[in-house]
Amino acid sequence: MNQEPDINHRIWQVVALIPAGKVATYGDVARMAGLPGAARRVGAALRALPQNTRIPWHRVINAQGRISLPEGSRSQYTQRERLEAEGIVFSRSNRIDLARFRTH
DNA sequence: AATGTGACTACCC
DNA sequence: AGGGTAGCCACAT
Repeated sequence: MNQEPDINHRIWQVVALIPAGKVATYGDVARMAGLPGAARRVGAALRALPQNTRIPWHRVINAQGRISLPEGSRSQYTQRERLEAEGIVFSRSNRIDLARFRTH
């Protein structure tokens, strides 16, 4: 087989499949993209997205149900706002109940 | 080829 | 529950 086209594109394509009001973990996305174990690579792919992208990058969170962006950063605030706008609830400790909101 | 890096994870206290 | 740590993968230098 040839080399994979562009891994970023494959990852973005998977992220685009996450429905509004649901979330997926980095590990979930990696597995769905055919890259099991490459959760960190998913973060790199999202980081490479342009600001004006339509890809719903905000629906990707870590395995602890938390936002992985730096605390207090603008992007972290944006991600939380978008998730809450879709009906996702954050616990008192800033965590999302994966059993309830994770795509399955 | 070797080393460093990170929007990550699973484990183990 | 929360913090530390060793793997992890693909890339960049």
